[in-house]
Amino acid sequence: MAGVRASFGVTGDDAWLWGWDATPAIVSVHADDRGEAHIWRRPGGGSLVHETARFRPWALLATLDDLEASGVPFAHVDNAAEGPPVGSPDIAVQTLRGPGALRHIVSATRWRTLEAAVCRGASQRLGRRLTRLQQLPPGERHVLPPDEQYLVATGRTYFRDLTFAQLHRLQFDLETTGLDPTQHRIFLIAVRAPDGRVRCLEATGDDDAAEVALLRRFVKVVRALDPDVIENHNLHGFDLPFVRTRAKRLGVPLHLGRLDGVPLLERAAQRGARSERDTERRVRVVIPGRECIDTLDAVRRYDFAVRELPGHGLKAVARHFGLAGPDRERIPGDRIHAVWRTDPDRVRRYATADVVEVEGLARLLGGAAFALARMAPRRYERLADAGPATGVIDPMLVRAYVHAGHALPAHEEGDGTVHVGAALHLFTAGVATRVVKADVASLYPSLMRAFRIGPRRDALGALLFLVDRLVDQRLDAKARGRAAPPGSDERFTLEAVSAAMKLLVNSAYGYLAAGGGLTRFADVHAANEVTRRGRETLHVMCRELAARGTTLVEADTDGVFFAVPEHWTEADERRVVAEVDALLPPLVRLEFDGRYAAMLSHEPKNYALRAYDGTLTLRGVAFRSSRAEPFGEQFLREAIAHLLAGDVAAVRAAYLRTVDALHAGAVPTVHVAARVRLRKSPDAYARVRATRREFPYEAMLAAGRDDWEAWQRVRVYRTPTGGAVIDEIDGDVDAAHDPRDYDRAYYIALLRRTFVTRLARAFTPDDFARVFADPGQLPLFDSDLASVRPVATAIPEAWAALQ
DNA sequence: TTGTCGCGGGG
DNA sequence: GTGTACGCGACAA
Repeated sequence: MAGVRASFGVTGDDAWLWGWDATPAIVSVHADDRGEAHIWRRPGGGSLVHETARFRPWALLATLDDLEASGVPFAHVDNAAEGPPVGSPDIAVQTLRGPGALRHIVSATRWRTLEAAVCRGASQRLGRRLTRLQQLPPGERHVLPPDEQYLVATGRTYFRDLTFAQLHRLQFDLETTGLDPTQHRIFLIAVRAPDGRVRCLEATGDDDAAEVALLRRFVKVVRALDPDVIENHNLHGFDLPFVRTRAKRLGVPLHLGRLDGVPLLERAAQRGARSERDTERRVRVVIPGRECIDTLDAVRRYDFAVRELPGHGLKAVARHFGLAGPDRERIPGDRIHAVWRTDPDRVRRYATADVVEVEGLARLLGGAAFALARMAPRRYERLADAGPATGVIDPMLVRAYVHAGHALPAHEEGDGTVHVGAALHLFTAGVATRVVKADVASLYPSLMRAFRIGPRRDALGALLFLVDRLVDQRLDAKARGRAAPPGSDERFTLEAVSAAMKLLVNSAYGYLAAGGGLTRFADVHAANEVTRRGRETLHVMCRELAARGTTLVEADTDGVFFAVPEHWTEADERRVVAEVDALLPPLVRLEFDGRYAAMLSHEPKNYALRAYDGTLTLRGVAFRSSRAEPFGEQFLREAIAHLLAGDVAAVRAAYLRTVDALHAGAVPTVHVAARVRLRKSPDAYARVRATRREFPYEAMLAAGRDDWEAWQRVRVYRTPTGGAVIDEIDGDVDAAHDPRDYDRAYYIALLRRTFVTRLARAFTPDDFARVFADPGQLPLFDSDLASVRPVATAIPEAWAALQ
């Protein structure tokens, strides 16, 4: 199944990583059941080239019994991609080497031919009528979508020799009268052209005719600009399904793609919108010839690793990354249409900001998917929303096996062995000073490489091979990226490649551990061996660090926090890390990751760090949570800063100040309010109100508001008589609205109950009671606090386990 | 109370 | 035409 074999730079085993066909600058692929592939290329970033090619649709089968039983003739060949010799039957079979169950590549001129033949035989064998190959038992077939059949068979990938900047990318954003395309209309579409120009297409009225005209213009504009990529935030969850439904209802043909006469198509996608036909199915819209990229996917993929975004909405993310200008127009979602009627310019500015920010966001976070598309045999848009293990590594392994002429194992359920994860130890709770963090970068892939732990059924050793190559090539890409001029295309590309490779390397273990037969080569025993070695490594790190005079605080998976003696210098700290590093297996490198003046260790994975320059870092749900009332978070930050600076009197002062401020109503209203999302409509809540009252809705009603929309986000807070509400615009509130009518006693109690308690580990029970005694209680003098010192408490079980 | 499901986003 | 996780709230049992 070699297809066009390499006669160019990419040869040999690198084919497993990069494919083997050097065709440059593919920007989109569309293939169909009839064996026709359309390839759009943009060589050198210049003008677009549209090529068509024939390919033989193919599938992997475990048995030829069905084909034989069907009576349909077929020929054995050496290469199913090339097909049978002249005069032979249309159906060709290439039999693969090795122990895997899926050992026959069956191909034909058209998909229907091979599907019909196999299904005829299989229907007899299984005693039920089969019409689709997918109806065969899962272990007996592997069927790819046509685009992927084409890419695997040819060894082609997207974007060879092309930079991200050379892609023609268009962003569009709908403004609608509401969220439901069966009830609401589109009245404006902002379009940002690949050259950066933005225009707003607008409906000239609020009837069908005006919307029809708008949709027609939109189609015309997109076709004229002819972008390779279409981007927006929640493109697949909102804009594309919305525009499709509107077009259907209004009878407007939506020929947005590059193939004349081919309308929008669908593909199954776990995170797609519900299909209109079958609400069980989730689908995403496909525009043949263009790649539809949703920046929400990129944001989720980013935050999955980093966990620092306040939310995943466009406005919040754009602000977080500094993509939003200071005068960014903001309008609450449910007011956009009303504003449009009175101040259309405002809506134009708003929509324009949206597409401009989406462009920036796509560039900022889209590099990894772009680079993945150069490696894996899938469409760019699919790689942008795929999970790295099942969505990227698995297809690469399938391509490697097929290319090597090796049979693939079928998916296999585990044998019931449970997967055991990483180690997590809390050695010390409370306040520690002179703290060092040391960790092993990429612990699991390093262990896989060091001890050659790979899937048992991976006869070719392809996964370990890929990890080895990815680690090497990533180091190379990183180094070259650093050498490239800042801001250059080359640097962007190399950094993107490096990011993509890191993603893959770190997913290799997840690939092994994926349960329930998720990945083809999943192997719980191998995964357990990786985590066992990981726990062992962590144990060695802890034991050896402790043996060198440090005090362990917390150890988690691949990293350790430990405190060092008073007189140690940074050089001493680095020395012990290096000493322990020398005891670890080859390829497993313990690195010095940071040093801190003090640490509050609350619970596993919940701690605060004070750097030597005073910078405070809070980690874990105990210290940061989107739902927490801001006054409480502010108090915690302040109190912990003083605590870690060793100033207990200031901790008490912060407490007293907060209590006083609440008592006097000096805390701004918005600082006591919690963010909530109203999911129930007023009617829906009215129906359940008798049986169960929920505070946010009660607050709305108490405020005399019974007209909210489901999904609306508001801030709510307690008043002495019930609740009250503050409106939110893209995560912000109107600062001028500040009635200070909150229930002061309630919030003082809340301060104690949920925030002060998070400092309990820092003191002995007596001292804790002293530091946080009620202001109105016994008079308390500074001298009472002078003797109070933050404490650290050893957790005996954790230390005992070290032996 | 406990377990399961679905959400996160878009106007 | 498969398949991310994590924490949380809603709902059913």
